[in-house]
Amino acid sequence: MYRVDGEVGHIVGTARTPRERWVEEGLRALSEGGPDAVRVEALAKRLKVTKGGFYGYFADRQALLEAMLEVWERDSTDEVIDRVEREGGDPKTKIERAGGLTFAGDRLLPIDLAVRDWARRDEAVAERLRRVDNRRMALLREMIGTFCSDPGEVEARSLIAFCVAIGHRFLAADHDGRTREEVLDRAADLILDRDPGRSGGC
Amino acid sequence: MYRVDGEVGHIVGTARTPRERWVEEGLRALSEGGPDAVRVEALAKRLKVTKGGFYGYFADRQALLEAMLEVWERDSTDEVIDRVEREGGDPKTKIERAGGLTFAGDRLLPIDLAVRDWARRDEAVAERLRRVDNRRMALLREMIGTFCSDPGEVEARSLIAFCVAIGHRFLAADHDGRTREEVLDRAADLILDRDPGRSGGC
DNA sequence: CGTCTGATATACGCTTACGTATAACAGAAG
DNA sequence: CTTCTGTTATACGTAAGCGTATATCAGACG
Repeated sequence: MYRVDGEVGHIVGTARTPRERWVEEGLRALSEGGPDAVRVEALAKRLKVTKGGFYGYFADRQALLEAMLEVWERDSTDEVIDRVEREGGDPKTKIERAGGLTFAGDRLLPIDLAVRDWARRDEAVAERLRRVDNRRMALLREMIGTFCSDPGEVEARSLIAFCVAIGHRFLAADHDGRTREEVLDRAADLILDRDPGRSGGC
Repeated sequence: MYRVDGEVGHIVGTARTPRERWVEEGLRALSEGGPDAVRVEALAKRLKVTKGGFYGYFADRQALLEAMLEVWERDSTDEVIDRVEREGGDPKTKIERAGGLTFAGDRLLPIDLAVRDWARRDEAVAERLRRVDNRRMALLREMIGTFCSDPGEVEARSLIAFCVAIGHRFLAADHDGRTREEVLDRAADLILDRDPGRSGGC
């Protein structure tokens, strides 16, 4: 075998537990318990395997963490954005579609939240998150720009939209008879300047 | 000494490192590295002490974590709310004052963010966070209710305000020439229905 | 200045986790 | 069926970290 950049590659061989399975299980552990929960022996246990094979794919635990981030970054940018562009549609519904693809499934959303917390303590993670968030913000700006002309207001509305999409996952407040869904829907009316069925302004 | 509810109390004695110092140092560790970073021996090291005294105040590590949450809950509700009410002023500036007290200092904000992530994995923490967030939302509702009559819209605007206050700390996006401060300021114009100096709507 | 008491240091056993080294194994190729 | 190669299991040494037991120390008090 050969080593490149802290990673270890296998030339051939029949792997019962290939590299991607370690990465995928690592991402699951990250979702559920944060980066500290990504422990080699724990992953092995969940894969019904010992850690024997692990060090054939990764130089060490750190290398797995980086591979996980790599996969997450790809999955939550290129993949989502490509698909949204491909399917097209109304600008405002495109925002919702992008949000849906990223945050609806049970896979990407918890990873996303875990990465955000992780980024507060690790500059390398923060840089990766910046790349991802900048692409998302670009998408938001583009969409909101179609119905709002003032660039300053476009930026503000984009930030608000993004903050609500992420932030509400970190809030524990109740809404006094209303469901979170209902309130979010009404919030979207305000952010996207939709008519909520009433006369409009306040 | 006596034991009550997993905690240990000291009758008298001269403590070089009293209970509150362990709690305070624990909260700092929580800020910087999440709950997994709150390790008894590490705290002792930072306090220039061994863990010898620790088990005089706490039954175990879990008891410290609970004491930390207790202190955090008190500090970020009663204290902040009391002070805002006491100082009074214009409703909209009261929101900002409350936000300032909670999120401006270097102490409460990082703890708050860490607790939010923690709450995703621990139901007991989530319940505590719910109490705190509900009190903050009540404050927001009250303030926003002074200039907005539709209850549904009040709720939506309150949620947006809260989400932006918290969420933007978890975002890594840049703003293309503008500073985050500037964009947030403009966002506040929209949320609080302020006139940004221009004609208004979009 | 002793003495007494509680706070702290020290030492221990236990568990979990990392990373390495080597042995066992399974599938492909001949 | 044998051999070869790469994958996995097993065993090991090391380092944290928890909680306990016991010794030491320092301040209050007589």
